[in-house]
Amino acid sequence: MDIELSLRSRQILEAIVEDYIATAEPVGSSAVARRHALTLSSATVRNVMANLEEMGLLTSPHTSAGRIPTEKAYRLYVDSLVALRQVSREEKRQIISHCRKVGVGLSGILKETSRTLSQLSNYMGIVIAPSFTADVFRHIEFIRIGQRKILAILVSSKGALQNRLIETDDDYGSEELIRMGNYLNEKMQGLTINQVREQILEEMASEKAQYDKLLARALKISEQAVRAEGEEIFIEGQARILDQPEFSDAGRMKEIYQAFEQKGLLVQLLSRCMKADGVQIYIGTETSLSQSAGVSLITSRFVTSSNTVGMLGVIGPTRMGYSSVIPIVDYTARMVSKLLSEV
Amino acid sequence: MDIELSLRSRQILEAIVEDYIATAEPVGSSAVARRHALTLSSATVRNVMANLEEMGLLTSPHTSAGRIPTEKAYRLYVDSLVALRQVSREEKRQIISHCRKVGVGLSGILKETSRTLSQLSNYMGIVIAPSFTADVFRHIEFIRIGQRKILAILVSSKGALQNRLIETDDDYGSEELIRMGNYLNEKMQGLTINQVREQILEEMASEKAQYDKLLARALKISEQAVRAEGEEIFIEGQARILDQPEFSDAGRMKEIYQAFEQKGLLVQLLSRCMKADGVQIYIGTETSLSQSAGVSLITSRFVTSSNTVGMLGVIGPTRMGYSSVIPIVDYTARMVSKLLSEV
DNA sequence: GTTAGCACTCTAAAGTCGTGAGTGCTATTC
DNA sequence: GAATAGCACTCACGACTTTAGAGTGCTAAC
Repeated sequence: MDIELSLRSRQILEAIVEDYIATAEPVGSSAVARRHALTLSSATVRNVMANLEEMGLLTSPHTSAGRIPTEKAYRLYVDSLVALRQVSREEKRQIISHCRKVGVGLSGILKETSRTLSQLSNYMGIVIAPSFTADVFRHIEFIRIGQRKILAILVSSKGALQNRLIETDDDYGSEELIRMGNYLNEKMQGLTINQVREQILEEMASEKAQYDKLLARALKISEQAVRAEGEEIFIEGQARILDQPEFSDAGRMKEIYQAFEQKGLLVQLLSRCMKADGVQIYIGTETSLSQSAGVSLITSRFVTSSNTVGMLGVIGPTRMGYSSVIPIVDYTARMVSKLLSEV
Repeated sequence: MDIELSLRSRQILEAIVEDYIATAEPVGSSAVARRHALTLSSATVRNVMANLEEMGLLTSPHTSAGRIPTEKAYRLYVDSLVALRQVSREEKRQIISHCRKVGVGLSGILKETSRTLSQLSNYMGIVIAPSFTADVFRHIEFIRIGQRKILAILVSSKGALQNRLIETDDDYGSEELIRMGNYLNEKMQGLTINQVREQILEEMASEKAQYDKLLARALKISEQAVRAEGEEIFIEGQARILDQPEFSDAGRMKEIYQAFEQKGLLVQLLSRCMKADGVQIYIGTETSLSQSAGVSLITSRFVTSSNTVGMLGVIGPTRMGYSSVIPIVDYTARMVSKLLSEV
């Protein structure tokens, strides 16, 4: 690795990164020498900067401009970030008060959270609702609550509940529903809810279902009960990104927005984040969002009372205020977890 | 009114509007004379254009550029649009096939619709889910479906149904729930669902509820049952608007996005549209979205099987291809209505 | 190893200028 | 009197040049 950096080199790199984060402009040797109280002349700094460039940590847009940190530099910077700015009291207050503004149901809370993240960070806030379908299936129950209306209650092994109201084409009797439940409970033990659904779809296509009308009816309802709801994603503060000078031209912006419209991409990216605990940071191409867009992503998991896992975070330019955003994301995730487990 | 226009003036105005819609550039007198097969010299056209400018139908960005239609001109143009381009077979096919892609539930369909609108029009598609709370309350019923779980079924006078699952802090008995239902059904007759909610909130605050614990319990659940779900809005194709040359600079774009983020504004605007039947068109400041943003809105209502009303449409620049978008919106609204009433 | 000095490079901003599209006015034609 | 041809005038836009200044790399001195 490239941790082969002298103390001084690291300090200078840090100074450059921070300067660039603050100003969005290439930073020159004399600027570093001045700002950075270390009594060094610009010439010395220049030498060091030349080294750093050789190591792939800096680039210059052209000969007579200052230098810009590369992704590698951000990575190094973030990894060595020791002094994380604490979440200020005011910010804590805001996060908590926003959390309290319990919207309507889970979606409401999460949307509000997304907005809070955006407001505090000044970048985009993003929240993904806890997904249920990756959990292991434990139990399902169908309740007839009216003509052609069935309530399905699905329980995962982690104890998470999901209720779904199903409207059917024809009527199902209570006993039939109980039988259906028993059938599934017996047969699907140990599979994840996703797998259960696949299994059902398979059976629906099988020969047996063609002839056994009763079975076909049962499968039809069951499939609806375990069907995945589209992952809910809440992105707020999209306008804020326009404040960033690097996105002020239409071409780049368009790229970003388009990337977001295919939410599939995001989901894929973010499901990665769900696996690990704590705050996760993806810089530039590490996000695999769009090679050129130059966005970074800071995320963390949160959990609900039923142990399902969701994801929240902030999307901003690579040149993002990591030191302040990281603790915000961290704290918010904790608060949301707490809030959701209380309920 | 300004319908005091000679045939020729109107033809020229129309030519200018269409040219400008096509090219986004100021159109000059000679361009009109050429394009517009009418055998007129540019000089004559110039005279007419000078008149139109005086009447507030055209402006010139500067002395030696062509002229641009004002909002007033668009209005006139749209109002006098006789020859609406028909929806092509291909477009019909797309609309229908998208409709068939029934997503998960109502939200799924509407989201898909929004996307379709965006794709066909090349502007932004927008759909607002049918709102329920403006309907007149007819009947409510609470069903106990488990410990601390109650299903509320709400029926409006138009026959629309809304089911809501309520999780409570403590347990409610079946008889208590029936009594609660009867109480509300008797007392709230004739009010809209919105009013019912207000009424309940009022009673909750009243002295009586302070002392009558049973009543307080009842009101608490009832309130949840009739609470409005945040209006669901689906906006798709936000990236597309970046294709429009007039929005290529960051400032204007930001305005637009910000306007959309306060969905409240949109809802307000769009609830106006719901009142009237057929396609509605709002041009520029008529949208009251943001004075300067220069966006237009073409909308139409759709209805569900239960007679609740939703809204769909297209948002684009004032310089929008009205003649092709209007029929698309119209046709889509019809199709969605049809689809939703079949189900 | 550090620093001062200096020549060199290259961009961004400011100025210059010609071009051409488009206008408004007037004299002329039908 | 409406339509047109002609013409002088205006003004943004693009191409080009110039200038200023920020920043670099190198070398020689400390």
